[in-house]
Amino acid sequence: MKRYDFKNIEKKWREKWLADKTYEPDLDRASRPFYNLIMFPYPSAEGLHIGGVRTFTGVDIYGRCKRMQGHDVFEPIGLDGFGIHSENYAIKIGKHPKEHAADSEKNFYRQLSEIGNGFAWDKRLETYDPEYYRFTQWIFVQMFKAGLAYRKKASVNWCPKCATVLADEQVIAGECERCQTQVIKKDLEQWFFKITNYAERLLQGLDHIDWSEKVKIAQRNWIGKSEGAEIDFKIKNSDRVITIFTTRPDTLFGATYMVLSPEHQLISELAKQIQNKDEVLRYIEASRKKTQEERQEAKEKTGVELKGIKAINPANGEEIPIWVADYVLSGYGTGAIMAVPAHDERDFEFASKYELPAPIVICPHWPEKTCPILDEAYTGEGHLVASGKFDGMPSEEAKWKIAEAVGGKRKIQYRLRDWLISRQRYWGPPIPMIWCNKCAKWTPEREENLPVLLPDVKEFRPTGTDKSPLANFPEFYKTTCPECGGEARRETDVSDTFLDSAWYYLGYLILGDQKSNIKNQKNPFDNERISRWLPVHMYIGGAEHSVLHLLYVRFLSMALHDMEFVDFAKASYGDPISVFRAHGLITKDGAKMSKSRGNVVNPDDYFMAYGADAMRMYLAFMSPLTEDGDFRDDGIRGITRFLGRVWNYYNGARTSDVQRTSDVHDVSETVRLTHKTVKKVSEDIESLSYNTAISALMILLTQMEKAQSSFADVAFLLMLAPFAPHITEEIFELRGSKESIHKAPWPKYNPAMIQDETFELVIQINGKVRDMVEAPIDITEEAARSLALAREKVKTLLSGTAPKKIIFVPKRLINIVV
RNA sequence: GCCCGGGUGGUGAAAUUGGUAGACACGAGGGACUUAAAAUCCCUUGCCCGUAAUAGGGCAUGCCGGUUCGAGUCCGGCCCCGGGCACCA
Repeated sequence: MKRYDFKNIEKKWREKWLADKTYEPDLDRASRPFYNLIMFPYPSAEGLHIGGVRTFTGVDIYGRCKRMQGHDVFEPIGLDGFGIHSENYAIKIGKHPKEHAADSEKNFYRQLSEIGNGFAWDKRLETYDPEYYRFTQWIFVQMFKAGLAYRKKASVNWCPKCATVLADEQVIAGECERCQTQVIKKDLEQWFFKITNYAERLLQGLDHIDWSEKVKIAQRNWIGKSEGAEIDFKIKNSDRVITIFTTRPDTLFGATYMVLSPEHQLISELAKQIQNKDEVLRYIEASRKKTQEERQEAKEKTGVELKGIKAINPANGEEIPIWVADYVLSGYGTGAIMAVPAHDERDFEFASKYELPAPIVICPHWPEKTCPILDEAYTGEGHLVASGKFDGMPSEEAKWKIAEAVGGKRKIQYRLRDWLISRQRYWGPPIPMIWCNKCAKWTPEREENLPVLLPDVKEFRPTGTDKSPLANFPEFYKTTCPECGGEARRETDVSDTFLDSAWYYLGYLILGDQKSNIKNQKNPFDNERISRWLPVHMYIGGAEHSVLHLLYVRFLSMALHDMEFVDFAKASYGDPISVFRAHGLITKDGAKMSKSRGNVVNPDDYFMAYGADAMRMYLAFMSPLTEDGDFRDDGIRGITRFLGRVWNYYNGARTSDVQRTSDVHDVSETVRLTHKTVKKVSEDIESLSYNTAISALMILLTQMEKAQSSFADVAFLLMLAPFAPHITEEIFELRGSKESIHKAPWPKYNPAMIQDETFELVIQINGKVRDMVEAPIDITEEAARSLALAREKVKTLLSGTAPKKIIFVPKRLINIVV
């Protein structure tokens, strides 16, 4: 018996699938479309990460099963190779990003083909392809026209190492998402996308999509909705007011001072009246220089009182001081707060330090007891005290009553901020906007002129200034105004890489399509096709993108929807992805993979040594796809042994039945087990529990080796096909099939066949297992009782004691309580 | 600090959602085949007591309590590990 030659056989089938276009559905005619989407990788020269391989093959197992179940599965692949991550990598290895893209593209597509996925290769795309970013730019233009792209000067996140601004979502614990450098704040004029317009839709939509709960929670927290009121505080001897946002208007009587954020414009407006102006300006300057980390490290709050001006508490008419302090953020609410030390932890800390009064206005046990002396803020609910006519009112009720009484407006506030789109980098799509001095405004490049090509330049490295490297190339930025024809200047920043990936699932459907031509029509999206395939049926990817890609992709889809370019998702409020599952992460021998540990798994070595089928199965067998897994070289052996047994079984060398002649199993038992296995494997694949599906297949194979059954032979092979597509295809062909196994119908089970006739009745005494006996599946309680009590062992143990109680659980156990 | 996950043999992990804890594998030990090795196959394998015995018994799912005839699963308190958010008023 020749051993299974995976190298040649796997290669043979991959070539045949490609030639036969086995995995290329007809996008315009598919009758049961199933969009099986994988987060496309960004290519580094290191190649695919083993975690990526696990995800890709895991998604493919699901897709192959769906295909066999009769769906037209569309499983496209591409490369997210534009953007700062790829550019940084290119710089690191001393290559031009374009050159690096070409190299890594080749390497990635090789690896991606070797894993044996049923990719729709004809539809592959790369975000740095001008044909692709033509649309990225076109989308920017539409966003601008719809008022969703705008420029503003703001205090923004700046990464000194990457020399570019970053979106809030790309700042992780005060550090740059890409290079872990401390991010600082800079005041710059930048392009933003108005994602805040969609805060409520993004929040509501979460209730209508089937996504991993942890991603939904992360998005809810990020959007950060809170309900409260905006209340004006008058400034004494001034016609100006300070507007604050609070979620606790019920504590208004306890507001003993106010705080403005250092960036608050009122400070300069009131400058004349501030007696300690120099001190205030010094404080503002100092806090601006702090990095995020310094702001956090300096746990102790600081601030300076604006001497010479006072605000009036609208509830009780008292004059209260105004402070400036950097614990109040300019980007949230109105950038100003009323401070209620007794009922807010931060205000309490600040007030304690600067000896400001902290009167209690919410009492937790009114009226039974007096209010406690506080050694920390009380932030819970209670009844009002020291609040004039509101005394005794429950705080929840007083919220809106007090807000109303002082003319406050109900207000819903979101933590979410607008998406900063500009990047001062080279390797990205130039933002297609033109500034004309004469017209004194920004105008988008004409759509028929898109793409604005990224010029091929040698000096692509970040400049370290506020400008992109493209600002050094007059031949790039010098242009004419699309409106007046006069001299004008192009925007030299490029757009955020997350804009590239926010629409790629649409790209797979429209790119290279005759009808999708932005030169000739208003709407390049072929809605017939798009509506056929969207929303995406299954999307699997990393939870690390919860508030990055996964938020942006929803936002952009909603925006395109509202602009009436796409109409696929009326039912889902514009949400583009019906089902999302977050996969787990892979460790090696119990530790996180890292170069310094030297435990990085290079997929190429393993695919070479064991073949794609074995690797796919091992990665699937490790743990459920949605959970973390631990990669161990030892573990692969079990799978290669299993595949060897499969090969031998179908080639007439039933490995172990000779030795197991003592076991006499009849065919019907094998058939029954097969029906059960079909049910289990089908369900397990649906829930991405591939590990238990494979375990069931192993058990079935062992049974098949003991007793033959042609029914089991076929069903087993079909069920194994999604996991091990090559070997099953080869066996299928050897058995005389002309069609691909991957288009064969998924086996069905007969519910009548999975019903057992008997079961092991567990006999417990006081909850402890004491005996077991085979019993008919439908045994009555009466019968089970007498059966159990008649057992010798039970009699001995009871030794005449009468049972107090007997609990019978059908198909499971009987528990005798004494 | 807050919000999510998670903690089960030497290892990766199962457990029909309150009903036989450890399926399926890996590793280890023993055996068969072989001149030998590899490969393959068979047996054993949670811990402890105990037996001539694969008789019997006890303890075990991070820790401490509770509910229940019965708890890995539910409740309360605590300890670790991983991830996310972090002065959001």
